[in-house]
Amino acid sequence: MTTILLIDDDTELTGLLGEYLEQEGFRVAIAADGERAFGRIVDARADIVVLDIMMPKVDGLQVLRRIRSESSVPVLMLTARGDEADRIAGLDLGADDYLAKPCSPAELTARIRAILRRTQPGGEPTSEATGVQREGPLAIDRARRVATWADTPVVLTGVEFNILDVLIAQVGKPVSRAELSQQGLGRPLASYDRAVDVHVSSIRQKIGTFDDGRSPIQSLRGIGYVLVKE
Amino acid sequence: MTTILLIDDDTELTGLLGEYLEQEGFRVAIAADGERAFGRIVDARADIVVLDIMMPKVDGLQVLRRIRSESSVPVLMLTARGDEADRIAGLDLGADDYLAKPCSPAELTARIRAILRRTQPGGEPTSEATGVQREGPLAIDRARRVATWADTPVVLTGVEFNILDVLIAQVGKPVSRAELSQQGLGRPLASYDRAVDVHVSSIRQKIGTFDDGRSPIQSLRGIGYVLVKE
DNA sequence: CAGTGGCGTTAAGGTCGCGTCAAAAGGACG
DNA sequence: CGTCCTTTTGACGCGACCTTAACGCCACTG
Repeated sequence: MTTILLIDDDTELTGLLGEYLEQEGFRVAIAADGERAFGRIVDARADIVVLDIMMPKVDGLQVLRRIRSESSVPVLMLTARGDEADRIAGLDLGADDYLAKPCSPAELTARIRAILRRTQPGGEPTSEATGVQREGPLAIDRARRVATWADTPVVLTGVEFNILDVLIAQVGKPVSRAELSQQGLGRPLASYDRAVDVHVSSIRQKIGTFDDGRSPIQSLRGIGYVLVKE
Repeated sequence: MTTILLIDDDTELTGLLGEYLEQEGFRVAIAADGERAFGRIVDARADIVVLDIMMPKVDGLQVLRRIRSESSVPVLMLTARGDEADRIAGLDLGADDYLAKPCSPAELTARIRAILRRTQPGGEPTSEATGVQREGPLAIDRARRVATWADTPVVLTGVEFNILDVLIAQVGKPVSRAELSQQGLGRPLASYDRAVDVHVSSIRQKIGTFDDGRSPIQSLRGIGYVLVKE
């Protein structure tokens, strides 16, 4: 049985999340502060840690640093809206993925499963799995926040990189505007909100196109966007 | 096989670190206090020593002094964050590098490998290799706390040197203001705190620029700063 | 085939991160 | 107590970035 350790001082949230995760078939342990967390990792034999970076009293990054200095357990960070500095700092410290708060429980479980798929079978060093991802001519380096097209660097803004990151993390799968807005801009999608479209547009212009002139980012009417391989 | 000697009285930490380092392909020996350390250096034939300066019962600097009086084995110190006095004292006593605690195992191994690269091939006396790092026209000497640009000396203040040191230790990787403040100024970053910016600004003015006029220290909006190679 | 609504794209406006200068606040030393 | 050096704080301005608005196109619908 897979065990998840939730570290967050919002006990209401962890309670509900924990319930949901248990319904999904996980075993759940909870730590309400950083201090208690370290013991729990060991004695709960956690297979994965979900860590809230924004805690009022303790610095989540410090907790992460200490976890990493003592264990190689996979870590999924919950970060505040668009807090880029925290994200890269976290990934740099060896976190495996991040998710912008607030997020749906369904999405959280999806990410958890994705990390477990990556980390459990191969036993590959976790930092390897997160750092760079290449899909055809397109590649991103999450630690450096740099994208390249056919090995030439592409200069993206913060939001643009976030959106491309979400798309590339789910190659071939359609991603809704709502999720792109939440993960990329850090806020839920409002009605008549065209911000995502505009950002996708500028990403398209900055990265290249395939030989036939098509963009790797395709739009699905009424659905969202997909990153296609070729 | 390369052997690492860990000197630290936190046995839990050394145990986990040791495990990690063994996975990384090193042979690991552990000494829980200063006394036991000296014997171990000899009989474990340590190729490098990782020494915690901040030990509750013994003075790490004393241990370092005694190590240096008997051996020229490379030493990597673990120091408290921002503890400039200890760093300088340690480097003066002949330590090869330092790392602020707490640190990730990944970073520790990276530093260890860096030191081994410097010290092993040439067989040069360690004092020669001590704490100097060169990146393009820029070089720093951690023992003397001096920086040079194109081999001409650059006069930096204490904080300025710390910041440049942190940046140069992670060339090509973005470093957040929060980390620069913590490592360079010894305090967490407060809101509306512009100190880091000002220091970076004066570092930029003191060191030179590349041929195209760009500074080796580039800022990433919303992220932090990077030291680029060219 | 006209209508509607989703989407691409450009341009304009406002916000805010950051560079930099200047003055204030510490601190070491005589 | 005064001087010099380092560090921090305040302030100003620029420019990058995000958003909003507007226009036009195209797919789907009745």
